[in-house]
Amino acid sequence: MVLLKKKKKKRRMHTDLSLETPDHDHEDYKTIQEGDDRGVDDDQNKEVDEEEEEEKEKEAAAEEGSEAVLSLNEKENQKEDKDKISHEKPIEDEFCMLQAEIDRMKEENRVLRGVIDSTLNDFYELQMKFTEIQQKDQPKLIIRAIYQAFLSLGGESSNELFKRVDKSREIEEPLMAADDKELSLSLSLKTYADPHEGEDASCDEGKGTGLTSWAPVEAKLQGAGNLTSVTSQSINPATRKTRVSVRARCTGPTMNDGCQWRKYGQKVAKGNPCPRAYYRCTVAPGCPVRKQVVQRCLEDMSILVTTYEGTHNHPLPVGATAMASTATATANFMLLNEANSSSTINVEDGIPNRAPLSSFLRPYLVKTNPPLSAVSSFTSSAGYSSNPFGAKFP
DNA sequence: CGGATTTGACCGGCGC
DNA sequence: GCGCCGGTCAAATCCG
Repeated sequence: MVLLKKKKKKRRMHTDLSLETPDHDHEDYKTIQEGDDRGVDDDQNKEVDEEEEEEKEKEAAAEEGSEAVLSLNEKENQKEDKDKISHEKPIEDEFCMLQAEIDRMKEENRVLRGVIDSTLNDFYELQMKFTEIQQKDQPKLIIRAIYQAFLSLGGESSNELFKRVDKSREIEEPLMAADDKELSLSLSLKTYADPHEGEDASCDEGKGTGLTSWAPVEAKLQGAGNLTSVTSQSINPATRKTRVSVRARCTGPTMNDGCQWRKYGQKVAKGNPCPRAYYRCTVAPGCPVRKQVVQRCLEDMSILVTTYEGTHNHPLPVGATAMASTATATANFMLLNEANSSSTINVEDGIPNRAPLSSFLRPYLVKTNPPLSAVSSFTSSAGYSSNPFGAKFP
């Protein structure tokens, strides 16, 4: 019995160390185990329970005789050795488990990379298919692209948009009545005016291109602090290039539209002390798109007028903002209407048929906050002809 | 060192 | 034909 008690004490000492609690005698330990520290560690509690059971067993065995006590002592010794091994083993096991986990993760990573690669391939294939479909069904998709782009900029609900489009259509109806067949742009340019665009015309279109003079409708809006202009022009159907002018408030020298541009020239235009910068699209080699940035308008030094020319021969980068998409879509829209002036645009989901581009955009042009404030479109006679629907919408 | 930017020169269109 | 002007080119320069 004395031997047993000694052993008990020893084992409890071990448990105490593992608990990192100060040494205490048997009685103290017992009170702690039964009291406050009951939930400290399940394993330790189990161990204590086992000990209690063993104690009972041992007491019962002690009654049977000293031989039994001796054999029990042997068992105890064996068990102690096992315990020592079991305390070292978890570290090794844990290490092995971690290594296995790392291996498993590596494998998983490899599989995921494969999935990403195949997904990217699928994406590019779909993008190409989308382009093909888009070329077949251009009007619908352009309207949708513009609509989506402006939704993202204006944050207006689709229902509101459709209502606004309907309203603007009502306003424009009398104007359109003159030539109902002639779709949108040539009419809209007469409808929506921007007095500043005439000045921009000296920048944007050069002399003698015959920009229409603008009604003061938008001037009021500008007076209210909103920059708006929707302009378009159609001259000489033989050779055309699309020009989309975007007027925006921007604090920097240029606005980031998501595309890569390389500056290839700068000129001081007559009548505007602010220099005009010329940029080429460098996203894809041989991309015909150029943009001119009139760095500041005289009226408002924070205004940046960017004129996009031509259409991209490559998909727009993923990072391309709605600005670039909209500009391209507008350019495509212009070209399409030039090519097919009596075409009817049927757009699903409530967007009315034959909605002029300007009327379509107008709600947003009035409403939108910077950076995008205006989109102007031109189709004018010029040197190169570009694939009108070459641009892809993201 | 390579790519981007700057800047003066050059070219073509247009008006006088 | 000349001059003006917008647009482009290309060598020089800058910059990361």
